[in-house]
Amino acid sequence: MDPWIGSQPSLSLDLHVGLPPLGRHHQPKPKVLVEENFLQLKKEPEVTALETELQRMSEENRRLSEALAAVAAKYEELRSQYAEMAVAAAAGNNTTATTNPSSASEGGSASVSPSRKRKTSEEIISAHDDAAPHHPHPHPHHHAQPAALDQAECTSGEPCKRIREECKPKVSKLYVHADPADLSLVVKDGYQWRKYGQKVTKDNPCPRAYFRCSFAPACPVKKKVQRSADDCTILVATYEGEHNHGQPPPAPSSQQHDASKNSNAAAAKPPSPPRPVPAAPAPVPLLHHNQQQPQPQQQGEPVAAAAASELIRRNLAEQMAMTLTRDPSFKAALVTALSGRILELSPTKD
DNA sequence: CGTGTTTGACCCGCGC
DNA sequence: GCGCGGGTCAAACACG
Repeated sequence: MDPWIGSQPSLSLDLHVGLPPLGRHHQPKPKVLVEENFLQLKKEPEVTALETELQRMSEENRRLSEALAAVAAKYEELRSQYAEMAVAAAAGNNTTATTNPSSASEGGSASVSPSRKRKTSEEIISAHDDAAPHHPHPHPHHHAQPAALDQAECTSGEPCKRIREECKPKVSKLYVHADPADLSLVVKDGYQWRKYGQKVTKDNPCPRAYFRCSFAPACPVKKKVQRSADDCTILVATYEGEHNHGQPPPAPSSQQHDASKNSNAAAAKPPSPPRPVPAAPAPVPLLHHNQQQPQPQQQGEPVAAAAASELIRRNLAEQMAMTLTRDPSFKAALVTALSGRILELSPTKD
């Protein structure tokens, strides 16, 4: 901070932003408070101008405070809304589970039938016969799932292929530097993943691991992790879809340790039932190459999907604002900026 | 015993 | 139609 600032009498007008003076008490000069009688005694034009400026800044300060309060309130409101949405989504999925248990674990993300594996042709036929009357809408409350749409469209005779292309989930890639000695395919991104498969692909000798988000039961997000064919120290994580929940709170280090000890490809287990609201900023991907494809997210409810996306963005922004307002150093910086602005605009500056 | 990982088998889309 | 290859399933297994 500019030492000159602290020595300026004009700055003695406390802005009352809730921060102790930053080392101003060390100043040898005594504080000169601007008082009413002082202003009355020296009603010079510059004093008047200063007074006006002070009032303006005070007003601005008040507005900023109000804005911050509004942001905080909005954040809380959205947080509760988000919690409700998560609960509703979980409830919707649970009701599905009662009618079609095996599809619950799928999260609606994949299958045409509850049990794809070892499905006989008879089962296929019966499944098709049963499909319409039994589960006309596998996920009534949830954002429409691509697979559900596929199924619906396929049974109605539409070309599944095109729909599937249109309903492709958002895909993004994350490159993470990893220890080559560490054979695990763990990418710590703040979410909890459950590995459901591993495969050696043709173009890469390193196996590819398949993960599903295990934080929320109905979360459609999938992740593929594979070492780069060129550089084995680089882990390439490919994310498909969008989380329908907030980021889980960062797990305690002991948990992380246990999990990684438990399995080389395991993500941390949730210490408690999942909370839908992010309690703290989660780790942010290092290199995130978003290749979001221009696709209507879910054709059933495009508006709702867009709104959800917008909600996520707003939530993020407000979370940032909240974090900033809670940060004393940010307040200090704000005070500094405001003070500097006052002095800049002050005509008495000499 | 519950939960998560491993891994071989299966499904299915795509190119020929 | 056939084969290939990526993606997924689910039984077996491991671990706390």
